[in-house]
Amino acid sequence: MDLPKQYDPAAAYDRWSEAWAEAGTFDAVPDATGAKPPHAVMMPLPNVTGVLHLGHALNNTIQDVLTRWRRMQGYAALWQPGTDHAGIATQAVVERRMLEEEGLTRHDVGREALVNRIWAWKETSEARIVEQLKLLGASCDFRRQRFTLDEVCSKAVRETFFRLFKDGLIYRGKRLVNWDTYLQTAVADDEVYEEDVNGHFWTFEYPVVDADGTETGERLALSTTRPETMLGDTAVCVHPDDDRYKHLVGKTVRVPINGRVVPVIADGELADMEKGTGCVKVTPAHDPNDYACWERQRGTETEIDILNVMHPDGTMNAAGDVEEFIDLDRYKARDLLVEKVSELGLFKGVEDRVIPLKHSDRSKTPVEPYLSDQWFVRMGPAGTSPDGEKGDDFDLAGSAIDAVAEGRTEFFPPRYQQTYESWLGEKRDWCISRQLWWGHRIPVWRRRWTDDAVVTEEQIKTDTATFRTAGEEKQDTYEARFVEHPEGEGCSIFVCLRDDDAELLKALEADGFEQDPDVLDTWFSSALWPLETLGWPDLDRDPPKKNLKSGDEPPSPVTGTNADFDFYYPTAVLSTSRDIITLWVARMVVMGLYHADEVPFKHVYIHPKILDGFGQTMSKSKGNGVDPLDMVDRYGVDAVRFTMAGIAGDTQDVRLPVGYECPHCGEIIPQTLEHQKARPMGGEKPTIACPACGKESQFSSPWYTPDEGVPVARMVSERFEAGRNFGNKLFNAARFAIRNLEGYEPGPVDVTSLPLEDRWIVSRLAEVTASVTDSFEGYRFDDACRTLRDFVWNDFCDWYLELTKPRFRDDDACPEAQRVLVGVLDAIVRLLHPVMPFLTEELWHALAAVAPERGLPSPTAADETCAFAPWPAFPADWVAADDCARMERLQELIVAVRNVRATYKIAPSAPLNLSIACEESVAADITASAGTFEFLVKATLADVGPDVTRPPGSAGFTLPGVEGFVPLGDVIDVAAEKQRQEKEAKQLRGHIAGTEKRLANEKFVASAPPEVVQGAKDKLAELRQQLVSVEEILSDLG
RNA sequence: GGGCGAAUAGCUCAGUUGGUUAGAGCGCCACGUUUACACCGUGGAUGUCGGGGGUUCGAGUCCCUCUUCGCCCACCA
Repeated sequence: MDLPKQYDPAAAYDRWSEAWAEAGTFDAVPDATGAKPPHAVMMPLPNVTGVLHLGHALNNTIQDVLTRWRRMQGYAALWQPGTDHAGIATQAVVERRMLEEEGLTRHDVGREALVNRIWAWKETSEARIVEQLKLLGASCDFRRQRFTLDEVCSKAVRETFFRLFKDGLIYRGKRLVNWDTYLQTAVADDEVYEEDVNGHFWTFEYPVVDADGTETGERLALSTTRPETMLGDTAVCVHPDDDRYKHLVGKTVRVPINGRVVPVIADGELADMEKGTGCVKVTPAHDPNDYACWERQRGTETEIDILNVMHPDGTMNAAGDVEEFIDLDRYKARDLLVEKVSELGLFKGVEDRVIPLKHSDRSKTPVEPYLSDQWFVRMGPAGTSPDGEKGDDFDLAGSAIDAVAEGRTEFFPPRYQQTYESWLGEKRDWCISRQLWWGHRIPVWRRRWTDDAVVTEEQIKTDTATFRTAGEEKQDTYEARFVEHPEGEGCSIFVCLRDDDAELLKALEADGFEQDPDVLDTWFSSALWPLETLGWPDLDRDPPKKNLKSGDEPPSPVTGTNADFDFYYPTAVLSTSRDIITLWVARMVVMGLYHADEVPFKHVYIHPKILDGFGQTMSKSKGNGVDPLDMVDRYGVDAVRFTMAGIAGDTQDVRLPVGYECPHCGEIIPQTLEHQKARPMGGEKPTIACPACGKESQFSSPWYTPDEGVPVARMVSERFEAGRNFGNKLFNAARFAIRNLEGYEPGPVDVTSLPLEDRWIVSRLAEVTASVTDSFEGYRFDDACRTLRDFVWNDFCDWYLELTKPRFRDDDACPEAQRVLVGVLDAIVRLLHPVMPFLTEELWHALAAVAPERGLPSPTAADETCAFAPWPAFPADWVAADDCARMERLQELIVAVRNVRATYKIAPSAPLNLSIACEESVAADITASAGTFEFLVKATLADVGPDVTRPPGSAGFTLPGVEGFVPLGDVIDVAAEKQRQEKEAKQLRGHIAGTEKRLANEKFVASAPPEVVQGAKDKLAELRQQLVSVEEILSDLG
C-alpha cells in the first residue's frame, strides 16, 4: 500500500463511514456479562428548525470523542441521536415561509393542514441534520434515532403528564403571557423584542371615598402610560413608608371612568416613592408588576380582585363596565378614556415620554400582557402552588437540588452548579401549556356544567357516559378532577387520559367534553429525553430500533425486562451549552428523579461557546452562523474535529474569525459586520469586493443561496488550517514509517536496553498517553489535543524520525528500529482516533498491510478497526527522566550547531567540525551520538572531553556543563561572533544578577521551600560557569 | 440591580498548588527544495500579563478597587 503525498479526507470519509455502517460498529449493545461497563451519552437534541452550525459541530465532536474513547477503553458505548420538534420555533419557521411564499396564515389553512405542513418540513430538516451529523463523523447508534413527537416519545409524555396530574403536581392557574393581538397567540419571552416608541405619560386623579361611597374631597394623583387599563383597575397602591399617603391605606378610592370603588393598599415592592406621584394604579390582569402584587396580596386581608378587560384581539370587553368602550380597539379606547376623564375634571396633564415597548417578533406589533389560563407543574413542596392542590409530598425542584448537592450529578466546570441550584431554588412553577398547534396536545378533556347548578361530583359519576364507560376496570387509564365554582355556577370536570382509549374518547365526546386546544412546552418532552430514548415507560421490553436499510422500526418483543434501560440508565455524561442548564438540564434531573428515582447522568460537561470574530455568539438572527460542512468540505472532517476539540477546555469561550476567499485571486477577505447583515434586496444578491484584485463576487451567506455558475467567495477560517496541517503531518510521518517497514518482523522489545532515542520516545509516549487519558477524564479536550500535537509534531516527527533514519540503512539496527517505530506510531494512531477517526482508520489499515502484528513491548495482532483497538496504557516506569535529560542535551547541542550555521550563513551541505569541552561522563554520551551530528547537522565530532580548548577562529556556544566550538577558519567574522557572544553574556549576566539578588535576600532563604532555594543556588552556579565560558571566548576573540 | 466569566505577542489562545528574565499556533523576517511532508524544514524578532492599590522573601497566578467586554437571571408605572 503506497500512500499519496497528501491526505485525502473526502476519500477516507467515504471509505470508512461506509465500512463502519456496514459492520454496525456503532450499534450499542448492553453487555449482560459485566465485561463491558456502560457508557451512554444522550445527544442534546438539535431543533428541526434548520441546520447545524459550528456550535453543534463543537458539541458533537466532544460527544463523539468521549464515545469513541470509551469504546476503545472497552465500554459498551451508546451515543443516542435524535431531534427535537421545538414547538414555537418550528411552527414559526413554517408559518413565516407559508406567509412569504403563499400569503397564507395558519388560520387560513387550519390546524390539521398546518401540522401536516410542519411534519413535511420536519422530514427534510431532520434528514439534513442527520446528514450533517454523519458528515461530522458522529458515531451514533442511528438505529435508535428518536424524534420528540414520535410514538415512543409521545407515550413517555402522556405517561408523565398522567402521573403528575394524578399526583396533583399539575394544576390549572392564571398567568400573564405576552399576547400577540394580531396573530392572537401567546408569544414566548425569547420571541419578543423591545423597541422604543414615542408615547405619553398621563396623570389622573382618583377621588377618595368613604365606606358609603361619598367623596371625602381628597384626591389621589397617579400616572400611567396606558390609560385604557384603568377599566381594569382593582386597587391603588402606595409605599407603606410614604408619609404622604399613609393615612389613606385601607381606605377606598373611586376609579374615575367606571366608578368602581377599589381599595388603597400598601406594597413596597410595587410602589416607588421616587417615581411619578409615588402612587400607582393596580391592574393585575394587564401588567406584570401589578400581577405580582396581586399574587402577594392573595390570601391576605387585603386581597384584591383581578379583572381581564380585553378581548384576545386587543379590543375592550364588557368587564370594564362602560358601554362605550366595549369592542373598541385598545388604542382608540386610550384616546376616548383620556377624553372622558377630562370631562370629569380628573385629568391632570400629560407629558411626552419614550417608552420601551415589547413587540412580537412574528407580527412586529406591540404585545399586550394578557391574563390567561394555563397548565402548571408544581415545582416546590406541597402547599406551595397557588390554588393549594392537595397533591402528594413530592418536591420536584427540591429533589433535584439535593441530588446535585449530594454529588450524584457533578458539573464540569463546577461553577455551573451554582446556576443550576439558584434557578431551581426559586421553585417557580413551570408553565407547560403553549398556545400553539405544533407539539404534544395536552391530554386533558374538559366540560363545564353550568346548566345544572345542583350537579354534584357523585351525580356526574353515576350519570355520565364517560364515567359509566370508565367503570371500575379503567381506574388506571384516566384521572378526573372536579372543580366546583362558587355561588351555584356549577362545576368543571377535567379528565386526563393516560392513552387515547377509544371507548373513553367516544364517551367523552358524547358527554360534550372537549380536548384542551393547547400543546405542551417543548421542554416537557425534552426533559424526558434520557428516559424516553431508552424506552421508558415500557420496562418489560427494549426500545424499538430501526432497520437502517429498510427503514422499518418494528416493536420490540415483550421479554419482561428492558435491557437498554437497565444497562444504560443513568447515563455517563451530558455535554451541553450553558444557556440551557436551567431550561433543560435541571428539568431532566427533575424528571429522572421523579420517574426513576435516579439522576439521568453522572456528569454534566458545559462546553465553551464559539463566538464570531467580533465576540458575538453565533445565531441565525445575527447572520453570523457558519455551516460546519463548508469547513468540512474545505479542510476535511478530521481537521474540523481536531480544531473543535482543541477549543474545548473548561473556561474560555472562543473567537473564530472567518473570511471569504476571493474566487478571482485567492486573497482572503476578512468578514465584516456588513457581510453578516447583507441580505438580498429586491432580488439582488449582495456581492463582496476583493481589496486585492478589485473584483466583485457573490459570497457564502445564511441569507441566500448564491446563483448557479457565478464565482463565489467561500467562507474560510485559518483556525482549521492548523488541524488540516497537523493531519497531513501525521499522514506523512506514517507514510515515511511504512516506507521504512519493508521486511518488518514482529518481535518483543526490551525497553530498557534500547538506544537512547528509543528510550526517550518511549518515555515520552508513556507520559503523553497518561496525560491524554487524564485530560479526557477531566473533559480537558484542548489539553489532550495540544499534548498530542506537540508530541507528534515536535518529538516524533522533528526529532525521533530524523534521529532514526540512519538505523533503517543498517541491517543490524533495522529490525529493532522498525519494531519501536511501528509500536510508537500504532499508539499515536490509537490516541488520535477519538479526535481524528477517518485519518487514523486510514493509517490503521495502511499499517496493517505491512505490520499486522505490532505494539510495545510485545506485538499483538491488530484489530479489524481502530474503533475497537484497545486504548493505550503503558507502565509508569517507562518514564525515564534521566534518558530524557540526556536526550534534551543532545537536542540543545544540535540546535546550537544549527544556530552557528544560520548565523554564518553556512550552507547545510557544507561540512563542519565540532569540538566539545565537557566532563568525561557527558563526553561518553556525546561520542556515542557522533553519528547523529554527522547525520543531522553535517558536523564531524573532532574532539570531545575535559581537556578540549577553543580552536582558533571558531564560533562557540555554551550550554550548562558543555562548551562547543565550531572552527570556521577564514569564514569567521570576528566582529559578528563578538556581537553574538556579547549578547549571550548580557543575557547571562541579567539572569545571574536576578538570582544573586534573590539569594542575597535573607527572608527568601529563610522562608522559601529548601528545594526552591537549592534550585536557585544550582542555577546560579550553572549560569556563572556559562558566563565564564562566554567571557573566555570573548577574550579569545580580543 | 443580582450572579458568573473574560482582559497575556499583530491575531487566536495556553499558563497546574504563587517559585528562573512568560509560552504555543497563525502571521512576520532570513535562509532552505536535505528521498515522509512547502498543508514542509532550519534559524530569528515580537509582551508595562487592562489600570491602580494590597498580601508575600517572591504575584500573570491570591485579595481589594477601577475600566472595558461577554453571558445568565431579575427589573424597567
